[in-house]
Amino acid sequence: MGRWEPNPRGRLAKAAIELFTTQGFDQTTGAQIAARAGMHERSFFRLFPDKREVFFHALETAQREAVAAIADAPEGTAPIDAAAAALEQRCAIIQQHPGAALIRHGLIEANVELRERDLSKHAELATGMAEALRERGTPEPTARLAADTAMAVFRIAFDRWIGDPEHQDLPTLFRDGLSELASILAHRRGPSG
Amino acid sequence: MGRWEPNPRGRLAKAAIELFTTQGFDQTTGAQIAARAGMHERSFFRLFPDKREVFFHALETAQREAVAAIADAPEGTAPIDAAAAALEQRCAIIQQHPGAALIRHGLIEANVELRERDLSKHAELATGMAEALRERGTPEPTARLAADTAMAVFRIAFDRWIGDPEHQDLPTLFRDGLSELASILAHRRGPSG
DNA sequence: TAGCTGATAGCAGTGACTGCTATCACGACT
DNA sequence: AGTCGTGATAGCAGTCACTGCTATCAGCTA
Repeated sequence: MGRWEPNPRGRLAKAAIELFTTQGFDQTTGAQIAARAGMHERSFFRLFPDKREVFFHALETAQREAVAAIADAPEGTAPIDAAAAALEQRCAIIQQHPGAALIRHGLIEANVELRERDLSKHAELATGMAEALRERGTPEPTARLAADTAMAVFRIAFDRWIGDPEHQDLPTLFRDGLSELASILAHRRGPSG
Repeated sequence: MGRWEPNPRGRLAKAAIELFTTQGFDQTTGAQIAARAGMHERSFFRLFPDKREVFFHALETAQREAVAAIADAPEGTAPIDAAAAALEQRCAIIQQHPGAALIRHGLIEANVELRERDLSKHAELATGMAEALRERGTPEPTARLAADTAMAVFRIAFDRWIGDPEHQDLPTLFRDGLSELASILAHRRGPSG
């Protein structure tokens, strides 16, 4: 039963999120997820390397979009602007589903393993963005500095936004964060001291 | 045997690093680490929450030192300068033992679990630094922006340094990274576009 | 000597994850 | 229609990280 039905990874991800949301991450076993999607535990672990990964299934396309946004940025765009534009676009998408973001965030906050994997995913995204910048001709360490910084500002903006998603604008928080950071760095003691 | 001997966590950490270095992280079991330190597997998992954590035992003091450095910074120091000084001090300490840094880095690179925990530890350090800045009166989001940015620049500087530790100066790489980032942000399109 | 306290040993269990093998669905070929 | 190759799935058995529980021990105190 359930054999050869389409989109097995998507079905598993859907089943997993449902179970995580209702029972919690720890209380959900790989076998339960597989059973809910109509397949065997062994198949689950073949399609996803581990139980954490299925939680971040939707991020796969997001990562591709961000990298594509950088690759498609107009020629001559400054690295930091290309990276910022990619994440600002992501801000807008996230803001369209505040409820989903809240559930996701709640699960991540409640579980250390998910929090670690979340960090890892963001690091991966930053690495991908840096790579995309490098392919546009941005040299190191500029590429990584721009990508990692944009990512850090994004994380901070998101954490503030998720505290009150209905009354704040995520893209604005992100832009303001970048401006604030520019000001912070402009007023440092400087390389001479 | 081995019961009541002093510094059980330190002994376990020493045994663990030795085994990780010779056999690899995956090939080393909790029972092996405990046995080498002269105790029972159960005691190992009471003293360390998991197998990854023992690898980062030495970082505990480093974290305290960085936070203390921020707290002890001269009054009136800009947040980014306080954070940068704390990490620059850490750069100098790391550079004193390039061999140890190389071994550590090799193990982290070779193992996904360790890489994730490493990210987590750095995030923890950034959080601690932001907290220390806040206690000095730095408001949000400035505190987190300064701490996370300094941390990101530190990571990039470290990754470059570890590629050739004998012919590069880590504190210099870190300072140059900060300058470069300031320049990158100064030349962005700006908040108006 | 007896009793208290905190740390350790030891057992038994859960669940994530893996290697191996048998089996199945589907298309290609005859 | 029958056969065969291919890739995906089921199912079993095993390892190991990690946990709860209980018995036991070292050292201190009365």
